[in-house]
Amino acid sequence: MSTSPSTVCADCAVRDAAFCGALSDDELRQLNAIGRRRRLARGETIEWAGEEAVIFANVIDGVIRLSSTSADGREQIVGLLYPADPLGRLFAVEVAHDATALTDAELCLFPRAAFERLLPGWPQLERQLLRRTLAELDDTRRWMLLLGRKSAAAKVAGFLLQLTARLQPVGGSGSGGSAPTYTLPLTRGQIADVLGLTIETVSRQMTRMRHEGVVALPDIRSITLLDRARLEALASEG
Amino acid sequence: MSTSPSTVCADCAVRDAAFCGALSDDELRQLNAIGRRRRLARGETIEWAGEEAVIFANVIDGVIRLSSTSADGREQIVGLLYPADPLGRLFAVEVAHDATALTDAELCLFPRAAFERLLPGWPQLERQLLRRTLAELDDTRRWMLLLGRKSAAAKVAGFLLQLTARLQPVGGSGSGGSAPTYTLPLTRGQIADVLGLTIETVSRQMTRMRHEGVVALPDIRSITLLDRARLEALASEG
DNA sequence: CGCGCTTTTGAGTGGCATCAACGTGGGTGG
DNA sequence: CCACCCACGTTGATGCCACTCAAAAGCGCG
Repeated sequence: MSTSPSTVCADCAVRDAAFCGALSDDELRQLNAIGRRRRLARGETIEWAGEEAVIFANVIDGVIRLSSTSADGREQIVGLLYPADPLGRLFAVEVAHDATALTDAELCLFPRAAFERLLPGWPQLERQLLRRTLAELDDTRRWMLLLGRKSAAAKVAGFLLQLTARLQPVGGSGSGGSAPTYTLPLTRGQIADVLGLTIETVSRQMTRMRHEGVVALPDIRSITLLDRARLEALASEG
Repeated sequence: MSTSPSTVCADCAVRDAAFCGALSDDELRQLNAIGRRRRLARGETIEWAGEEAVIFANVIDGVIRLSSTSADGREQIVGLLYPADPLGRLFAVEVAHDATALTDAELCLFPRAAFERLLPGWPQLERQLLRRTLAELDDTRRWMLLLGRKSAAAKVAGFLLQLTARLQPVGGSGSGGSAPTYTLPLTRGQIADVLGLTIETVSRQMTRMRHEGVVALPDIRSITLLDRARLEALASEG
């Protein structure tokens, strides 16, 4: 509350990776004047597809799901946002996808209009936004490669690899030499929505990988990668 | 050759839609000093995944395919570029995907390094690039929705709708009141690569749609949309 | 005309969806 | 504390759809 803006940003976990990383202290102060932190509870939705686009934000902590609901009511996930990813669509009048927190999350939130008014004077900021957007485009295309894979095993294995690449392993850095453990932010059903499979198929593939010693499932929302090489082999075949 | 740069741009078919649309005549002259037109024959590849990223370009005419070749040699298409779309990855050292012309094509080509050196002074240009990149991200996510669909019929129908939305109908504007005809830039096999299906399945779905009167296939590389409503229904079910 | 490439069509098989039943853990109210 | 519910996950049986293999037809080309 009474902390100065620059202090807030100095404490920010994604300070260097996010689009605001290139700004000076003075610029950060101006940006903070229009922004604020916001916590989201797991399951909370911050944007609905079709409504007016009023916000722009930085993900600081947690995982956000971007999804589309088709005419027949089925839900399809089109992207996941991790810490340091931008959330919201600049220059668009309408929100393209629902945005829902999969875990408890924290955002650095700006009114879109105010943010866009600020933009013209700050080429540094625009540059960083461009970089982040290009990176997100790459991510999205990598994800498309997953969906094109034919076997369910390859899809699930590939998904686990991509997810764990952006998640922090739990249990600290000391023990995790060769078998990192992650907390899955998605349920089996949500993984199924991502991959265009059914819950049952995802469940079967994961138990199969467990039986084969590729992964361990210490509890229902955790996964340990025991044999990354075999997982990569599974992901690239079929 | 002897035409002035601004004349070249004045003739450009994508002048208003592309990222260079916002530039002044003087700026265009500078941009043209480092750029040039380049024609591609159908099938020609201009960038290979993994090599150093040396170019940045604007698609002026034709359709460009972005694809990835997986370890086992199978090819997967991750995007199509149409006139006014940017080609090439700024700020990256390495090309992410193969880029191949599906039709005879024309590009407005820049050396990436020179283009990036120009960028800092031109916030207008950066702004436009950001807009185009955001639009491309939206396109890519829309495409992901296709791949998530479960039935082959829905995938093929959805693909045809997206493709024809960005293609110009052949045969002029006069006759095309209700049944526009398009030249397909992709073979059945390439459509199969896009959708994660097989050639046979794509072929079967298209003949089925022909029998049902949804489309006509006047020749092997053309398609006429006879009943767009039924096509949309096919695309959204399953 | 013969050759190669793409498309079409056919028959058989396997993988994933579907339907169904059961197990499990967390939350709620008695 | 226990009974109950509900969301989630697992496991099994069955059927359909898309892949696979195979062959033939259409088309461009030397």
